[in-house]
Amino acid sequence: MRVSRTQAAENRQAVINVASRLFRERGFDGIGLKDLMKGAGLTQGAFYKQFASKDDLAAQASRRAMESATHRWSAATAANPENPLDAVISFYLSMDHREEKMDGCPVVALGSDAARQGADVKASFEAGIKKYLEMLGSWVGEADGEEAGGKAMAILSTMVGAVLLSRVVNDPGLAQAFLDAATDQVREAVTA
Amino acid sequence: MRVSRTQAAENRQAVINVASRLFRERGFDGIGLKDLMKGAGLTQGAFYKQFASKDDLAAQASRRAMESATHRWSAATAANPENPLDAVISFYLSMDHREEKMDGCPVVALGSDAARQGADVKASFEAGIKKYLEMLGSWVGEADGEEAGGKAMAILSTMVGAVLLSRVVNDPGLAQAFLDAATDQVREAVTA
DNA sequence: ATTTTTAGATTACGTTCATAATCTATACCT
DNA sequence: AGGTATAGATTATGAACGTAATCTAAAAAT
Repeated sequence: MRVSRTQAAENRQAVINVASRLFRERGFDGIGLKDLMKGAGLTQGAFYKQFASKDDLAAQASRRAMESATHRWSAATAANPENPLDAVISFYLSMDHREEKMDGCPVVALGSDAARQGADVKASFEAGIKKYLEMLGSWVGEADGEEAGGKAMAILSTMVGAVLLSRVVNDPGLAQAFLDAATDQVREAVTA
Repeated sequence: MRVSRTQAAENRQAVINVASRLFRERGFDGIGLKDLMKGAGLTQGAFYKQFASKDDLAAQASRRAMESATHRWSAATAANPENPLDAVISFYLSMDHREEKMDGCPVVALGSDAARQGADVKASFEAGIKKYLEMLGSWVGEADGEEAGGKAMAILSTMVGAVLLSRVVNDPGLAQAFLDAATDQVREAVTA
């Protein structure tokens, strides 16, 4: 049955939100359209009225996931404006974040998958990554421009790599050690 | 038709080798057993005579992939024993490595996927990662034990994260910038 | 008020998936 | 030499996949 324009728009957003979480939890290939739509309270038949293809949804869900991630960074820094970098790394480089695949950083949860996707998915990631870099760059050192940009990229690389590695190993102690080592390294890099 | 014991063993190794490359290129869920076996010159019917399940192969292929990666690190350092760390980062943090998904570092190519896999796959990765850390630890600073361990973990995190980020973005210039920034950061970290 | 449009449900398509039973030829064992 | 075990090919299974046509009821346009 038909549904109002605004209801349809809400449903569309619900699908994107659900997909942004389920893709992170199971991978782009790890969940089908049927379960994706069911997660939003709809059937798979409604899918192609809203999206051109699964790849199309993947690109939109990736964008949404990155937006929610950068929003989380903003929220953390708003709660501790004195030291925004510390606010971010204290949750990003934590065991909680390691466990929290569905709501955690999309680059960690889907980076390897995204590298195999098309340009649209990568563009979604790229936009979010640039936002990460903007924020990091504004907190790092006094130098603007290229220097701050490089430092920000190095710090982001360390953070992403540490959480990824912490998730790939079984040993929780080793996982914690990766997060701790990255925390130290980031703190040193910012004062250098 | 039956085949000699040694031939069967060779076939088994061929399947693992092919899988270690195709999984990296397409992801664990991105390639089916039929194509996997065809890559080794066999049919899918032969699969369950050699492996218990796809997960079983994933664990063995992951181990093989990590072995081939650590072997590559060894080869690079053997070619430049004066500065083994430089030898490694000059290929690891390169655009060539960014492009070379099938033969590149399994942590980058499959890390997000591996985080969703069972304990066996993770154990394969963990073993390879420990080998990485051993090598890095032996090259880093003079301090042994905990300090070198932490430095090695931070460096590995930066390297893995940088290549992952370089693959996720479309812009080759940004990709290169991530690799360059990580190179600088690693060089600084090792002298600190 | 009538007509037209359309979001979502139902159903269907053809393919691919992981897993498995059966068959066959030959390597291995006695 | 004769019998048995088995690697791989062939074929089958039932489910899940992405995509799409059809149907239906209600929203939007006239």
